[in-house]
Amino acid sequence: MARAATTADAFNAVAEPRRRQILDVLVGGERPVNDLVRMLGLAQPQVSKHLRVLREVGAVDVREEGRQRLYRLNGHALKPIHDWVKDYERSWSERFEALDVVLEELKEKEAGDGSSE
Amino acid sequence: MARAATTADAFNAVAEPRRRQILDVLVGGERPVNDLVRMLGLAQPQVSKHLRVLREVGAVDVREEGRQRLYRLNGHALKPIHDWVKDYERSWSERFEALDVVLEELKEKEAGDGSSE
DNA sequence: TTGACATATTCCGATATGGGTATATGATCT
DNA sequence: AGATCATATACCCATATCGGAATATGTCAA
Repeated sequence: MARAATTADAFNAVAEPRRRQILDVLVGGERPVNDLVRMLGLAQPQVSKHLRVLREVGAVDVREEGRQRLYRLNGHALKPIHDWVKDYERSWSERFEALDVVLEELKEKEAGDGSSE
Repeated sequence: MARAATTADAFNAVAEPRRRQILDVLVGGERPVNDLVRMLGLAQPQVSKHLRVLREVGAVDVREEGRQRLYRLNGHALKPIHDWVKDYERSWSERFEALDVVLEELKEKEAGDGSSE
């Protein structure tokens, strides 16, 4: 087996920086492919290919309008990433560290004034 | 050029489900390699290889103790992922959608009772 | 119909992957 | 020293990648 396909899930799709850039642009609203080509400074075929990957994992939707295809963000596809990573926030957030300290103190207190001591 | 190395950054490292599983176990505390082997049902060499990737992106630290190596989570390496994805939360969270509605109403109100109207 | 424009697809080549298997390194025990 | 345990590394292979270049598809305009 090789590395999982980029289209396997949102995690793989979004591992590519250019695809994150594309999404970052689309947060600002619907865009035709050529806008993305100009804004990202990439060749048109590569943009189309990246968009295909994002489409396959459901991170973007398309709408045809004349000869253009308007791509639009579908952030819902990114929820699994957020759900996974948010549990690690306590590892770096001072707010959570402070909370941990409080919880620790509470636990010690409870153990200290317990019954048979 | 090919796909970016898995060790290129946390996004790539974490795109592999087994590596996320490893981190999920390490949230519970320091563990020797063999624990992970048993808990994940993977062959020992693959676990060592995944751990190497996680080490290279800084997501875990090691400590030697006798013949064992104790691996420990370093969630800080995952912060960039959280920082990136959290801005998309508004795309799916009802809480944020409600907030957007309120903000929109405020904006309209402001435009409505403005000065020269 | 011919041509210009917007986008997608195909083919190429170099590269890194992840699992499997075998082996190397290093610590502990007898 | 030799055996055993814990872990890391090396090697093989099938596969999917990303960018580049060329080309196909489809729409609109003259």
